[in-house]
Formats: sequence, structure tokens, C-alpha cells
Amino acid sequence: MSKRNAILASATRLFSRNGFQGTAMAELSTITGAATGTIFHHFKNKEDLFLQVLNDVKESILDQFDKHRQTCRDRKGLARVEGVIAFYLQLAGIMEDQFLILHRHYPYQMAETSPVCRSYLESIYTCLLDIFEEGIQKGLQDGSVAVDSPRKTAMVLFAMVDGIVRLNTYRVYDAGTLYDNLMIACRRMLTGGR
Amino acid sequence: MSKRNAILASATRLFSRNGFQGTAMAELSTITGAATGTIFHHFKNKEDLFLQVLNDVKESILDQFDKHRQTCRDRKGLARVEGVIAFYLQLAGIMEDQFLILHRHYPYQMAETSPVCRSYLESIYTCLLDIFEEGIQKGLQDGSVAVDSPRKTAMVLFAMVDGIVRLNTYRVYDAGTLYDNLMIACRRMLTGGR
DNA sequence: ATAAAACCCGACCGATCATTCGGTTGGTTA
DNA sequence: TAACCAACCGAATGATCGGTCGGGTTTTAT
Repeated sequence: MSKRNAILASATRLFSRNGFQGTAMAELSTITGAATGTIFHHFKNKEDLFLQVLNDVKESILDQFDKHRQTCRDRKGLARVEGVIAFYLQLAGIMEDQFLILHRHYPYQMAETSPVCRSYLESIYTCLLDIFEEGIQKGLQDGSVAVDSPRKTAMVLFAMVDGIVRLNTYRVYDAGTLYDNLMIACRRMLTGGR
Repeated sequence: MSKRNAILASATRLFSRNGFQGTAMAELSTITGAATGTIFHHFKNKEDLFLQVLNDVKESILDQFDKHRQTCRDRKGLARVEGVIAFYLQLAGIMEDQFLILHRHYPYQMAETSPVCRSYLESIYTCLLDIFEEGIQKGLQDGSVAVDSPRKTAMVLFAMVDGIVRLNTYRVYDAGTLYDNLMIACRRMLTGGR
């Protein structure tokens, strides 16, 4: 692995675990074995490094969901949405650091002044909401789903799943034991019972 | 207002907006007009100050919900839960800073080493979940709610509402327009249609 | 009135921070 | 061979950080 990529990988872990302000360039230097000068050779400053990390996060998440989207083309709408939720929970476990960064404040704060940052976040959330909505739309056609506003329902659904992931990483409660209840809740929300 | 309380109030705002590491004692000193020596006279260090802030957050939130609990004694279970959600959304708007602190990473990180911090967080979440569960239990008795596990349903419900509050403060999307959909989702989750 | 206690001040300290800079290396091109 | 360049290094820098300290002022109790 090139030094640049090693820096990027370690930065992802440090930023997600300790936050932006909580991550020292000196620590990153120690961990990666790269001199501080090397880090600033590859990235013009700390913010730039963070942006590159966020870009990687965006690309890997979008990539994963693009792949997943193709595995459930033929399913019914409701089953598709359920599949997306299961995949989201699974991915949040595998790509813990990437999801953790999205649960921190810094990117959203940065987004208010940096259009690039904002566009990365928008890409991610738009993609996720689109996938949820896609499943709902399909469900409306095949009759497995009955809701008023597909987009808004997708938003509420996403808030629920993401909320559980967040409370899980913060150790407020254990998401594993909630899986079944989450699925039941999802089904009820989308079908209105029956 | 005493200097101590002025410091506490400003610290709440700074910690919530800029985070723990992002808040400088010098800035707090400037804003409150208290010398840094004065701040450290009242609070033994930055962490202690944060704990006091968190304690205040806990007490004010618990206080608000205790008051609210008494205004809906006679309502049916389902209506009670809906009332709690509406109250939660309203409160998250009014007490923005307090809720924002609970959406930051720092308290949960601190909770892993500080039992005091952990107990504050536990008090808050236990109280909130209890209120949700209470409504669900009542609903099971009066027939307005039909679910399997009241506690777990309360967790999923809370994750949904809190998730929306979070995505709202991060400006990912606007919670105001989702109010109706949220309520519908809640009702479906609890009744299973019908 | 007076002593004690509590409150308040801001200059100061050592540590740590992000960032810079002068210089070395190894591979590529002319 | 000579010139070049991107990758790499780490000591040095100035700013900023949390926290201390010695001394002053106000409040309280007796």
C-alpha cells in the first residue's frame, strides 16, 4: 500500500474514533510511520485530508449500495425495502468507521462553509433515500406497500434505521436484539397492517 | 445571574455548538466576562465543567418530561405515545442546545471511563424509554395498541423520533414537513393498521 | 468591627497543536 | 551524465491550549 493510502486509511480510523479536533497530525504520523512533512506533502492541510477521507467514505458507501441494488431487482417492493434495511445494518457493522464519521458533527459543520463537503454528504443521503424510495415505489405498483408519500416515508424509515445504528454505536442499547422488532415496525409502517 | 450560572449557560451553548475539544476556555472567558481563573475556581477542570453541564441537561430534560407526564394521565395509550412524540419534537426545538449535546460523541466517549457521566446518560434514556413504554403498556390494556414487546417497540419508536431530530439539526432534511408522516408511521407501528 | 470565607482577577506556564522548510533519496527523462 | 521531480524526512516555529498562582475584593458570620 502506498504511503498516501496508508495515511488515508489511518486518518479514517482516527477521525471516526476521535473526531476532527481530537485527531492530532503527530499521532497520525506515528501510526502510519510517515513524517508529518510527508502527510502535508500529500494533503495540503488537515481539512483537505478530512475531505479526501469523506470522499472515500462516500465512494465506498455508494459502491456498496450500487452492488446491493442489483441483487434485488426481481423482489417485491416490500421485500426490497426489508432487504435494504438488513443490508444497511450489516454494512454499518462492517464499515463501522465510515458510518461513524457520518454520525459525527464535524462533516455537517464543515458542510455549511464547504460546498464540496456538502455535495459529498448530499450524494450519500440522496443515494440512500433513493434506494428506500425505489423499493416503496415498486411496492406501490405490486401492491405490497400502501403509503401516502413515498419520499417522506423513505425519510422516516431511514431516520428509524439510522437512529438505531447510532444508538447502537453509542452503546445506549443493543441493535442486535432489536432486529426483529425493527423489521416488524418497517412492515407495519409500509403496509398499514395485514 | 451569578457568575457560575452564566458560565454554565454559555458552556452549554459552546459545548453543544462546537463540541468539547472545539470549545476553548479562553473563549468561554471572553463570552461570559469571567476571567479564566474564575472559571477554574468554580469548576475544577474542563471535564468537570462538562459534567456539570450534562447534569443540568439531564435535570432539565427529566423535569420537562415529568411535567408532561402529568398532562396526559387520562388519555388512551396510543394518544399518550403520540403526545410524547409531539412533545419530544417540540422540546428538541426549544431546548436545542441541550439536545444537541446528547447528539454529540463526547458524552458517550466520556461515559466509557466516567461512571458519573454514564449514569447521567442512563437516567435520560431510561426516563425517555419508560415514558414511551408506559404509553404502550396503557395502550395494550385499553386496546388502542397491539404489539409484541413493549420495551423493544419503545426503543424502535424512540430511535425513529430521535433520528429525525438529529437529521433535522444536521440539516439533512426538514423535520417540520415530516410531522404528519411520522405520526402516521407511529400509529401504524403501534396498531398494525386497522 | 473584624476575621474568615468565598469570589474574582489576569499574567503566566509548560504542553501540544498544525504547519513550514531545507534537505535527502531514488527513479525517469533528455 | 546531468537535470529533474515527486516522495519523503524531521527539526523548528509560532499560535493556542488547559490549567496555576498570588493577590485583590466582596460577602458573611460573629
